[in-house]
Amino acid sequence: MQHAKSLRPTEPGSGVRLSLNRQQRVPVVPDGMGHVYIVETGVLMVEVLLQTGHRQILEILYPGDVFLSRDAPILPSTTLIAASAAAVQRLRAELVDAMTQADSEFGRSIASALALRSARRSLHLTSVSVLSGEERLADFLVETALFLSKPAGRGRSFELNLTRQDMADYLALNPDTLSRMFSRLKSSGLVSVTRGRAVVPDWDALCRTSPMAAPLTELRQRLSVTG
Amino acid sequence: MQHAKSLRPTEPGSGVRLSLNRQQRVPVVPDGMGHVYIVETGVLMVEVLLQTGHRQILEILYPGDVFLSRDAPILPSTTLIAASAAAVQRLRAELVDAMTQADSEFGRSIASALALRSARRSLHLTSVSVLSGEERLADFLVETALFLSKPAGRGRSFELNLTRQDMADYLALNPDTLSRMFSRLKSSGLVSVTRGRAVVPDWDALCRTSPMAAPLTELRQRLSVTG
DNA sequence: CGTGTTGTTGAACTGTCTCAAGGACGGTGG
DNA sequence: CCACCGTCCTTGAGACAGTTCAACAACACG
Repeated sequence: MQHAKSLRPTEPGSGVRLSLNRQQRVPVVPDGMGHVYIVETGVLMVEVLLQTGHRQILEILYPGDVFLSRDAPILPSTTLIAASAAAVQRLRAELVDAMTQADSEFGRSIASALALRSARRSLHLTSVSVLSGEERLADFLVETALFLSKPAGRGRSFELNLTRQDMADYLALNPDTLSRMFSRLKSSGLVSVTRGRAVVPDWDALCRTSPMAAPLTELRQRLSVTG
Repeated sequence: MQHAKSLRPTEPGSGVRLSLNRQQRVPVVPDGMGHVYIVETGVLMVEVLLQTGHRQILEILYPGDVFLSRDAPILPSTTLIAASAAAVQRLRAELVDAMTQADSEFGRSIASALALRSARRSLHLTSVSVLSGEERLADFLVETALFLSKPAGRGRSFELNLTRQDMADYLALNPDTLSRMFSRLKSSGLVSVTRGRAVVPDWDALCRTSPMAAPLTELRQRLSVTG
């Protein structure tokens, strides 16, 4: 992806490139000024665990996304999990500052990526807070499709990298309920899922059931333009 | 508050100081690189409205908090609302960049405030997603108390600036349910509320009912130390 | 001291969760 | 290639938390 490429540091050896297998976990530990993670390929989840045993997927990161370990909640359990095979650049925050001094364009693209991610987090909170389960699922499908696929005629098709449990923990539902909603969505013909790949025959129809479709689309477009 | 003071720009006239009355609204409109809002006194809410008519309070801002208009969701309806009388410094983002160049300490305190706010947002999402209504309310009370009061003996007392509707829209509950939960909390003796002022006689007891109490406390301490 | 707004409470309803059983799939070893 | 296993997914029936609606109480303001 073009956007990810423009964020790649020019000097080799200035950071670490992490190649992650599916389900591989990277603990996010506070460490001085912290680290900057830049997603190059693949899909990551940001997980927190509560003392109560509850698990929450805070957000999903796509290629081009930038994650700061400093932003992580204080909970000691914040972890990045690769939902698919993924490549991530990890840089020390001081280094990113220095690179920004040298190349203001670089700093601007980092800031832009962070702003868009922040906006996406707000949309997700809103989706989870005020919408019904089915609407949240539709929002999730729209989000995933926007970041992982291109329009193909009237429809779209894309990988569903998350397990039911992951999606449930992201959407604040339980896996059983989520499964039921998937079944309803399938029987209504809006999506079909085979071997982890989702096919949406009529994109506009899906968007009509997703209250966040419009802002998510707008946001996705800004990412491509800005990056 | 000490932290807010250190964020105040040195040159006068370099930004606008907004003095807001209770319930006064400030639309957040995208505008070039955007604006930086620094809360000096009072409590603000960040509101979004959906086409569906739903309303969501995304987060609550306290003195010392920094808000970037760029981070706002793309929804055209993002608004800052003063929950109490408030004073807010508004600066153009370019200006903040320039000030950061001149005074790296200033930039660091902005970045620190943003990181802590981001962590708070994650905690709020988690609270709303996985916890019961009563736990969310306890979390909200702990958050408010931490930011608006100091320990007084074994307890704390602080202003509840938000209306029931505001709290409900923040906690993803409806006002009726929230009122019931307040009643239960009152009859259990954990809090008492008179004329918008909450009194918590036993702070530790409240914290025991709030799953987020520990991370919120940790976060609050970092704000005072860093600022 | 009305009048409008905001908060409280009850009773019925509904969406989501829980628990438990069964089914589909993917890998492994015979 | 098939039988086996574990894991993930699906589905039903019952329970429960939270919502809805409506009536009433408390409060703030002129």
